[in-house]
Amino acid sequence: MKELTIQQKKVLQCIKFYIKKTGFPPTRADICRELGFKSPNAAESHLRALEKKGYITIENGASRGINLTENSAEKSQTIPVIGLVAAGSPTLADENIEKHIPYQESLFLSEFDYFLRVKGLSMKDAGIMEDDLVAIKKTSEVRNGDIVVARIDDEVTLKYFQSSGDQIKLIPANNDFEEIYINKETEGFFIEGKSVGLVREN
Amino acid sequence: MKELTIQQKKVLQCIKFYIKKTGFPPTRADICRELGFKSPNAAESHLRALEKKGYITIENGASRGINLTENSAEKSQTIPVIGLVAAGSPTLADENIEKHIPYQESLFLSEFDYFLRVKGLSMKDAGIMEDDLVAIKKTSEVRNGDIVVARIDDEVTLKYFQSSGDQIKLIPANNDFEEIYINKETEGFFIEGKSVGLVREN
DNA sequence: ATTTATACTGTATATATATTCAGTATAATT
DNA sequence: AATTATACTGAATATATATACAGTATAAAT
Repeated sequence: MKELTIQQKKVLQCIKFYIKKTGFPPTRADICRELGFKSPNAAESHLRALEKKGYITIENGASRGINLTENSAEKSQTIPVIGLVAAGSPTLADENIEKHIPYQESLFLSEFDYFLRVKGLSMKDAGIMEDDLVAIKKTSEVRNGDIVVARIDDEVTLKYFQSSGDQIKLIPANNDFEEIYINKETEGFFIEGKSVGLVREN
Repeated sequence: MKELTIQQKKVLQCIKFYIKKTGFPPTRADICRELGFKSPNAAESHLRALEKKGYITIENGASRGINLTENSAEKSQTIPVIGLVAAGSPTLADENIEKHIPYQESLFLSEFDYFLRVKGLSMKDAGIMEDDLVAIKKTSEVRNGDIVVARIDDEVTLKYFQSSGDQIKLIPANNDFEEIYINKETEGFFIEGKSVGLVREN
């Protein structure tokens, strides 16, 4: 699979987003509107580059005749799987995405945004094991007892959330690990989201 | 959800098929070609009927502006969820089926037949908690270390499998529970299947 | 009895859309 | 040094497409 340029990636993302939003692919004009191009030929030439590199096919003459190929997929809704790496936040940036897996609407009771691949056993007693996929909903609205994805500077961690007054405790579900205390002086602390489900492949 | 007429069903199927095949929705002319209509207005009026009944939305003025609504989305295969009850085997008999949930082809690496709703904490240390759904593949071919669904008379249990010579051990993943020993004299023993995955809804 | 829904044919047309052509400019490759 | 790829603007146009309008006919609902 040939590498894409930054602009080509943007166009591909734009197509995926448009399909997700509307159910059908964008026109050249739609792409221009979304990405700020002033000429339809800007979109056209990017599309032809994406076609040449095998990320899409284009049915000539057909309106909106763009078809995402298997490897660029996302035809049916898919959910990204993101590795829980110590350095680097679990954003949806391409370089952090391990793979995509098909998403089933009603698999969990709550909507979610991505799967987090668990590393380590800090939540063992909560039944969350190494390599499990935890379904994460991106939100900062969390309650005591929720299992949250917290970021402290560049470190990302999965822990129980417990706040009382000004202090927040991040509690592991494993006696071998220490609790983490957060207060208003702590810098670079951020709640990425919370766990709403779990999938284990074995 | 309002009932569809036979023709409307055909048109809806046609749209789904077209999207699956090409990646984008059909035009009025495409529908006519597929279904043998001679006037684009035939397709148009069916589309408006489908819109009115809530199966699709139509973006006015846009080419191929058809979007399947959630409830018209392809009913994917469903998998039964079976309660792990002490008395009664986890067969696929209707009375044992708790509910059906949508099945995703590649959710797990291996095929499976049903989800078993876990009761109790006998497999706690394997990260299998109360109310988890364990994906079970029906088979009697199991290996040492597999997590199996075993039946002893009317009792069904989820345990690690360990065989050596004539003897089989069913080992819990929780010190509060006892190992179960099976030998050739044991009657009513049967391996229902083995765990190939896990889903937790919370 | 009248309206509304279904189920089309057939024609017409405004406009939505793909696509080509003519440029400009920079960076990478051969 | 010449070619190719990237990254666009801007204008032009053939045609793909949605959609309205005029009919015909049957069945269902009010």
